[in-house]
Amino acid sequence: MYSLKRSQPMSVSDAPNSEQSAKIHLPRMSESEALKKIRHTTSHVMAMAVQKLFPKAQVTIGPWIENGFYYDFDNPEPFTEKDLKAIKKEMIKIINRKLPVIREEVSRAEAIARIQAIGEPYKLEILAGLQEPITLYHLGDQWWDLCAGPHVENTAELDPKAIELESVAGAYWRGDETKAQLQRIYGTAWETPEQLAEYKRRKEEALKRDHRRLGKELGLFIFSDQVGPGLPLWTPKGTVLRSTLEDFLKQEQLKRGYLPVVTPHIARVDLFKTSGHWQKYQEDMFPMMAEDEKAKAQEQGFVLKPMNCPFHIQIYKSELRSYRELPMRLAEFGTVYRYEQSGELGGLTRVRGFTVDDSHLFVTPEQLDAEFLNVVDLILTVFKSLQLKNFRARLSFRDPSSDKYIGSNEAWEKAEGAIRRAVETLGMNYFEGIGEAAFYGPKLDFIFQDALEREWQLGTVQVDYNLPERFDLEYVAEDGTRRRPVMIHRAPFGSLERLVGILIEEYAGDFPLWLAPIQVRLLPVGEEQYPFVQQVAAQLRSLGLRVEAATSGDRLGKLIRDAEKDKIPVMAVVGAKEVESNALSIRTRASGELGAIPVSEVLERLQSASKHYSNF
RNA sequence: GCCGAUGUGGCUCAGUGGUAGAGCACUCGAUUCGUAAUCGAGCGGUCGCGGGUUCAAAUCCCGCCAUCGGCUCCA
Repeated sequence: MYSLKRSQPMSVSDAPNSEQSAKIHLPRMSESEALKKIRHTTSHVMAMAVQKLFPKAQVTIGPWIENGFYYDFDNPEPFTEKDLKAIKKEMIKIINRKLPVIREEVSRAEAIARIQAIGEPYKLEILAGLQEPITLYHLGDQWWDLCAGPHVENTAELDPKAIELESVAGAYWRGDETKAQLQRIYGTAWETPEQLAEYKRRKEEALKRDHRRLGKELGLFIFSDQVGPGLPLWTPKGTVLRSTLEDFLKQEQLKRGYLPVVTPHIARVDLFKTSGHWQKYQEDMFPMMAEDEKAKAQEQGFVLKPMNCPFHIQIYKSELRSYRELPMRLAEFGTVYRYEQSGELGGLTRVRGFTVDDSHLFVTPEQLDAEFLNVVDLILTVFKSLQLKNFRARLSFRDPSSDKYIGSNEAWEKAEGAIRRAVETLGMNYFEGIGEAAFYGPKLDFIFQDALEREWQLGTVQVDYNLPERFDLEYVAEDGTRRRPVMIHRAPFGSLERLVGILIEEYAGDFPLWLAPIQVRLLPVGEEQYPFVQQVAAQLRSLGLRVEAATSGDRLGKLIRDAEKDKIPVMAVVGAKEVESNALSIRTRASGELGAIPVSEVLERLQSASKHYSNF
């Protein structure tokens, strides 16, 4: 902020409000045609520079993205960070040559001939997927690529000071891990150097919100190499946060007729053979534990559960069920284990052991639509209480060309139809994700972004006709016949771990009072106030509030600084005056100093804020 | 799993072939203090792990592990 203001001399048109003048509008791709042109052309300039410095490099694709652009190359050697510097230098040279960007329309045959002349096989593949007219974009007479455009008219329109090459990464050709691995260079480009500076500033801000960093700073969870990758350990503070979330949802579920259950973490392989996990989900599961070689050979071992559904199904199946019992909503905070590939793990958003706020609803076909809507209502209520607003709803359907699913077409169509009806009844905005379904059924997923704008699925509702079939589930209908229930799998949080990760970033560590691991810290001015502070702390604690007394002997300034850094929502300063008047001088993180307030009033306000998910 | 980068006290980081450092945290002592850091002393590291090169390795080489940015895959 500071450096930005300094680099931006005040002008007459600047708002007098300093905060206003420090803010620079960063255009989004959707609103700026100019950015698209800049990024397209910049990526071409980069590709030209790369091919100049690395003559063996082949060009593949290079689109603009939300914050910049990338280009994928096939090069015998991976690029290093040092290479990026050289490439940037070469790009500046190209830009300074003021090359005109020329659009040319060619026939398919002509395009093939030109590509063959320069020996770029990837371009031939790209060309095969293009519709006529085929357009080429030239940088002067130096370099060209297949491209739909648009572009700026001359490289001189690019500002080298508004361009940055950011990172290199491996990427598969056509996004297919069985195909060649290419070298991707990510870059960013803006209209002005000020926009680039603002982009960098926001990236740094985002880094400060990163839940991995805040989780460490606030002491919420840890990872231990000795325990293993992707297996978080929850500290006392983090556990308070987690259980507060659990309690909140349990309350909500109790109101809605959910029935709590508890099931084990492991089960026989056979259970997962019946469910289909062993056939369709095995590579996501930890290897089977077998008692001996014979058991191993016969696949008679136990496995850690990757999902809770087969267990809940067993409880449903344990008795003959009547239609009068349905919908039956079995709920459990069930911890599951999935063998995620090592490179995919990260913080709390992608782990190998996590707790799903899981429930399986067994319903009659007639009840399905209404019950589905009830679930969506619960999920939206939960998000609202957590103040989570920025999410997208995705209809996650199967990819009909894939064989990774179980069940009949008919079952799938019925399930997908039910989900579609629900979102249309609710008038929700949504998009479709083909190939995003679970192996047993389609889903309605709620997708959130983390601080670094990566997308994560949290809440989910799934309609399932397949597992009831595979486990031969039944209920006795009104007419005495045996019928098959439909299952709804649902998890509003998705997983406690991922939810906490997203919440930390959403709040930047500043949890609302009801979620804060420590809600109040009492700050005595001197040692004379220790007895009073201890007594008030005990009083608050007895009311279920989470409170700490800062009796380290440090001076008030230091205590306040520490409390601010720990992001404690309510600080209560106690000196001689407060002891005398039985009051607390309240300072909140949100609003600063509020002055002296009688202890009894503070108690009331804390309890009320806690109960109503609001601030002090 | 794949490509690249990184790994030094609890935390943040300096140290690039020759005796392991700083700040914060922690412990002790002094200070008794009113809204974002009181002063001083002390404790603390087989430099991720294993192997190699060298008279000598945190530093160079090889392998492994973990983390980070991507890719692929997902709650």
